Amino acid sequence: MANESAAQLRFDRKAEQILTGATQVFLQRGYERASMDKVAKASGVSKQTLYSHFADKEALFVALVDRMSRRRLEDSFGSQPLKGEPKQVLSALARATLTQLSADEDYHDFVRLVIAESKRFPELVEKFMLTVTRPSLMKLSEFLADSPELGIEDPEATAHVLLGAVVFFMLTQEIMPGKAVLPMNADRLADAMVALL
Amino acid sequence: MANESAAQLRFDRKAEQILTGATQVFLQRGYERASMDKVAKASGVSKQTLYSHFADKEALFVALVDRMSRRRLEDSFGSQPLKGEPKQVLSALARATLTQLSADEDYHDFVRLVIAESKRFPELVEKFMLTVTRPSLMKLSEFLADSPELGIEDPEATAHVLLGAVVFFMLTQEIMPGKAVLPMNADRLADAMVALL
DNA sequence: ACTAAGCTAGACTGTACAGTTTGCTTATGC
DNA sequence: GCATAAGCAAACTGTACAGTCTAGCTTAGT
Repeated sequence: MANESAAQLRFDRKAEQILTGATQVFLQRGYERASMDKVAKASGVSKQTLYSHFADKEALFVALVDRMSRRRLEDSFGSQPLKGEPKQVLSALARATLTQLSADEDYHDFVRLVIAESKRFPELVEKFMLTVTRPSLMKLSEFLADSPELGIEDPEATAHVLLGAVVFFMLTQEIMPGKAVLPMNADRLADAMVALL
Repeated sequence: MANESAAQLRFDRKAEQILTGATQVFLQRGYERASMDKVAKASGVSKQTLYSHFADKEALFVALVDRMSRRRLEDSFGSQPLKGEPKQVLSALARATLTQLSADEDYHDFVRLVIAESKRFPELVEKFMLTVTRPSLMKLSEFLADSPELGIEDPEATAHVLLGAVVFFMLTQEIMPGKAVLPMNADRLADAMVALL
């Protein structure tokens, strides 16, 4: 038992090492242009080992997106519940989220990749949405529902509007990226969002 | 001169024919998986002709995105200026836009493609944003600015919020597509948007 | 020390593809 | 009707890549 779990540990570490290297390559180059040779090199592992841990390129990709989604969940929104004066809280949340998302280049690449391959790997989109998008939406929606002084009739739809604004910002400014062409400022956006409430 | 322009016309029609076929293939399969053989077949044209009209795959792709963006501009928002009771107008506009965008599968594929290749072809993103996104944003922003009864302090940022909500809806429901996982209804979204104003 | 499992580098196979070339067939303009 | 340009199908070249295979090395448990 003890040796089995030690071996398992070594195995898992290798898998982790591969995923780390693979993530670099896939985020940088996209699915089609990421070659298994490059992945092997980037993770410091032989091709043989690569294939002994992941059946093929697709399986590696699926595992990779899975891992990234779970990581993202941990980061997003922090885990402490929201409380305080609603507009204050939402303003702070908007600002924090916008700043954090804007800075995280890996995340831009990741979202771009998930969108790009969404048609070929619909099950990945599902995982991503359930793991990353849904919790944010739920948390926001619950907070809006619990803040009757905002007088919001449909908290769920309103959460879509607010999160939509944030995602659109990230999409146009960083992911696509059109900063140069359609500049917008995170603080102005946050103010406009809060002003609407 | 007359013969020159006749020849030019034939040439342009061929180019158009190629672009039509190429669009099908690229939208369906994405850039990397679209092969020039498939494009030739889909447009009913020999490979030779293909290459006599477009220097290489990249040039074809650029021309294709250019064409699609210009087309999209014509459709988007109609061209008549917005007028009437602001909330009424915005509600109708939101509904119309959401319905129209939701139905247009080619457009979803197109947006997915532009996002997917945005890192490799940043100049395309610029063209897309200037041709498609910017006019919508401007029109909306101007209307908000001209509707003082809404009491909007920063019309431009607010336009980002509203368009963001629409784009996020299209992204999550159709482009990615997470309808199954995060269902939202266009009318509810439109109501929530208008309720915020 | 010995052995078994996992590892390594690198060669190899088959396929897909961008772009080119060849040799032949149409249209068009005069 | 004839010359010119455009078009066609199909074969070809070179490259990149997924996935496999070989032969030798490292290391952990005994």
